[in-house]
Amino acid sequence: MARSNDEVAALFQEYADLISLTGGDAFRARAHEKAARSIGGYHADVATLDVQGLQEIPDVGRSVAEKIVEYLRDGRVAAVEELRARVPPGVRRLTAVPTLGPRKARVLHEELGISSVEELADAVRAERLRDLRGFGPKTEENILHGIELLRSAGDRVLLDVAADLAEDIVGRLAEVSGCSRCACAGSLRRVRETIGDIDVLAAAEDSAPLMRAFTELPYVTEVIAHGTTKTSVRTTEGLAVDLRVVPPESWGAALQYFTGSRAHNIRLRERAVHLGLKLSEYGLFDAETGSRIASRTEEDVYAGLGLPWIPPPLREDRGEIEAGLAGTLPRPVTEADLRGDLHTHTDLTDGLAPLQEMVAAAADRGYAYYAVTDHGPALSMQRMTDERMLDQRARLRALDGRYGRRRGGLRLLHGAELNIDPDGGVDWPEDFLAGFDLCVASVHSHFRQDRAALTRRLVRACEHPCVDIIGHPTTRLIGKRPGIDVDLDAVFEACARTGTVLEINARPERLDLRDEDILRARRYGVRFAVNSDAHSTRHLATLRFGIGTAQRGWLTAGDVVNTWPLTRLRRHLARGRPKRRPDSR
DNA sequence: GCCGTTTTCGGCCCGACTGTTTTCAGTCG
Repeated sequence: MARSNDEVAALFQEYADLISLTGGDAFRARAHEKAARSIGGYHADVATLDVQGLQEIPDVGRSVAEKIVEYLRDGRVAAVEELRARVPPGVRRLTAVPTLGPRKARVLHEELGISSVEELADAVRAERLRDLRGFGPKTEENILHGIELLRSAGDRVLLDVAADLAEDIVGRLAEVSGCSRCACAGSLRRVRETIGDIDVLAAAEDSAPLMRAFTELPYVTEVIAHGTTKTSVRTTEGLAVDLRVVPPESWGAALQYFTGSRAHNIRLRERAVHLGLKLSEYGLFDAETGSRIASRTEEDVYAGLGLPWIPPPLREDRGEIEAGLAGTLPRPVTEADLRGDLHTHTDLTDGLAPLQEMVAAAADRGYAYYAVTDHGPALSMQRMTDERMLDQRARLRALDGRYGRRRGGLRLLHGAELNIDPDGGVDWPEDFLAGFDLCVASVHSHFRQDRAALTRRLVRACEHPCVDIIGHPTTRLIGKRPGIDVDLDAVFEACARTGTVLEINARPERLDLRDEDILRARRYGVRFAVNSDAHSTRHLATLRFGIGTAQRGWLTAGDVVNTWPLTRLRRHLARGRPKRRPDSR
């Protein structure tokens, strides 16, 4: 379940929103927002800190520290409750509609009494927004479009939210007496990018103790269905969770069945029928005699169908069964294959942790190498200068090889995340860029250029001799912003031609490239990098979601450059680059 | 509400874009 830090961060983010929505001081709102972000990214658990220790967290002063203590002690904060009483929860939800911020939401609530997304949609259609100052026909259009985007995300949650909850549930249920196995199945096990409901599977002779423990979980708010083989609940976050309990001898068949996907299972059952067998969640049986052929492990079930075990992220009926039969199933890249992270930030730009903390955390993860890639000066929200970047490089060189248990220590690469401007140009002239070990280049604005312009823009970036990796290539934000309208095939072709690597950005709200695009890109012979884009030490671990996405794209370790040894990686980065000038560090 | 080689008050990232205005407010990154 969420750490105290995440809970507290969510609380202050809500408080900040409520301050804005009630017309409070904008700087006060911003201060709480900064505190929330800082707390969320802080390495130590706030529950272990006192008021003084809490104030060590950047952007946390006396007032916030005391509120944290109040929250951890009472489970509530009076100041937050006071504002909650004034703003219906639906009003806060309005700001989730893209292009609708706190000021407009406040006007809608105060002038028209709108307090939910549904009421907003009705009001727009009834043309009730027309008379409001600052609301024109284009605003109406944007709001309707935003609502549509919001709805297309549905009630699904991002992977990290679902994974945290599911792992907590599995951990607790595994402790229940009589439970022999427990694991999550469903789309979470297949690492789909969003999760609609969580499927948990357990094996036990007697299901009653598990079902009881499940309904008594602290964050369960509603029991939707309660039986001996299946129980469904809803959690405080509105997520539906199903628990199914099967006899231990059916474990493998049940895990296979409940992992899906539906399309994959249909294909398997068809194959079973073809072989004179019958496949269900209880096992693989002889269709005539009904005798059990396999059910204890997934491997047994697949073997009974003449197939190798298929990794869950591949189970989408996208050719995995044919590949399994032909013996050409790829061995997907795993987290253990990764030797480093090639896109990360520090507090030099918009990261939360100083260089040394990020490096130490990377070393703890056992990496062989690690790249620091803060933003260049083109992003106006940053304050980057040549001097600050070179100073960071000197500090990074001093830390090179000094961390980690590996021989030679953790090797550090100095990089930058460049901004791809509307014409496809990037920050800094070539001679300055040549001083970096690697450059990530990404689109951060002007998302609405037409397809031709966007395609030219990305292809030009690929062709730049110093651009090694295209960061979050489509810039989509799941449920918030669609990807840019770009001819990806042209980009893939350019990447393959120039050796430019495509990023699989592992942040749960991005997962960019996404699996379908990866499947296409790999046909062009493109290489990939699975990167965390970490802005705090805690983000480093999100790499697992990027790996899941890479697996869904059928990538092997060889396709992913940050599984390569450093010498091979360096050789690849050096291709086509201008020679460094002798004076560049 | 936080912070400090502008330090206990007076700033707070800031520029681009969009849409609604006719000089600016809101949103976003």
